[in-house]
Amino acid sequence: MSLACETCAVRESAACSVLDHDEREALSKAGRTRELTRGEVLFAAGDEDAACATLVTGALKVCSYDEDGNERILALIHPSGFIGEMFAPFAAHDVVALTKSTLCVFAKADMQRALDDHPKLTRALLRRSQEDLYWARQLLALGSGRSATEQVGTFLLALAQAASDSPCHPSQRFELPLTRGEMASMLGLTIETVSRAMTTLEKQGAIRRHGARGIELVDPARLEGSV
Amino acid sequence: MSLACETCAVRESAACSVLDHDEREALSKAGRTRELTRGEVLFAAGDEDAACATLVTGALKVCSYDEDGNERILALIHPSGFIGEMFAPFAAHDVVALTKSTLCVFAKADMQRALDDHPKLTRALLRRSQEDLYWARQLLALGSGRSATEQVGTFLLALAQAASDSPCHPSQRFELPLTRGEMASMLGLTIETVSRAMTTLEKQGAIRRHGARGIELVDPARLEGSV
DNA sequence: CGACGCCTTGACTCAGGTCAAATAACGTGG
DNA sequence: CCACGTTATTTGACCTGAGTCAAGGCGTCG
Repeated sequence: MSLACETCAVRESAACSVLDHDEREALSKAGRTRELTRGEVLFAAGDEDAACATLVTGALKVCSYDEDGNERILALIHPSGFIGEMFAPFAAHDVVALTKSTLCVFAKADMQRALDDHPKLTRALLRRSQEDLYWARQLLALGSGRSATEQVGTFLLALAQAASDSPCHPSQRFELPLTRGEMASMLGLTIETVSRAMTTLEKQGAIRRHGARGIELVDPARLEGSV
Repeated sequence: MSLACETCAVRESAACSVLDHDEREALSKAGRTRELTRGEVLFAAGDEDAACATLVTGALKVCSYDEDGNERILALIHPSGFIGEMFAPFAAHDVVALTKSTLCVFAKADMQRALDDHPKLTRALLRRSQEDLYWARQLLALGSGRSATEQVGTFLLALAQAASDSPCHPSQRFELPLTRGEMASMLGLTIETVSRAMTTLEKQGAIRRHGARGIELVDPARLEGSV
């Protein structure tokens, strides 16, 4: 199936947005769309010749598992994000859908060719990769020094940011794309600790909860520096 | 000062190794070498127009600080590693020398131009960036589930790997490039905990210590799965 | 020799993990 | 729409691993 770039939700923001119309048209012939439902695995760690993909709608998680099978989430992918190591012989981590998602998938070899043909594209991916690196390091820094409640607070703020379409304002009310367990495994905490942290934040008046997933930011400033 | 690419220690492995002789010669005109001693700051977080650099000899750390001024090390840079966000308006983190180091430094604008001129170079940096991302995520995964002793053990193994010149065998005996405090801040632990973990590992017969920094791997297998 | 910085060790504390149970949200089929 | 089973979330009680505080050892450099 060919791709409908014209109606693509991330036409303006994905890596391929740096291509002009004809180039993009050519690239789209090599790709195909794919839909995933929550929990479906896009790539599994160790896959040889895993493909590459741009996320169009939905959300993905990148995760690894320790020897007891406990999941650790290493990154979230939001729309217009790119996944796939073009240079490694096999995938390093699992990539799994958090919600119903739409992707634009390319075989590794086709992507390699596209990189050769379009330096602009390579450059765009380099930029994206450096941003991913930045976020991975932010997540690393988040773990340090702070109490569990602070970590959860900061993380909620980051999710609010991501949930918002406007670039720098967090959305004031949003639905968590993650279960408690997933939040816990991003922060290296337990489900219970995350749950308690949310209760604490609500008692402090920093947030209000609406059902299990709905979050309203009441006092965002307090999220950064609490307890 | 111009660069002596001919005698460069990382001539074969750094990003610029993908350039042919003339291209490299041209690039070297834009760069200059710089020497750092332990503790010297290469870039500080927030620097506008921070440059880019390839590490030739020595070792660097990438770090951030929490509001109490505690350092958190986010990454180590080894020879032939590349540092510098070409696309961000300012540096995200501090980069500091761990040991006497030699670098090959380029102004951001010159590097941008080089990327435009040499798609090969962009590609090489993309590859490197993806590797950095992989290592950042490995460090993230290391924190999860494991006891302090396991973390230190795994980390020592990684350092042994890095200290070795051969690609896949850890060096059997090496000197730690990091103080206890720096190890602690990479793992999100305290100095005391790291020290106790090393004592435990030695008691278990996994390692032997030679002075404060010398490490001999006695039973590497035990480092991965201990206590 | 003395001072300073780094490392180790011990005693004590506490944040967060573990175990267990109650409650709330959700989906499914009748 | 409701009853029910399933899964996610919250809460409580208790325990432990790692942090904190404090002291002492070891090297190194001036």
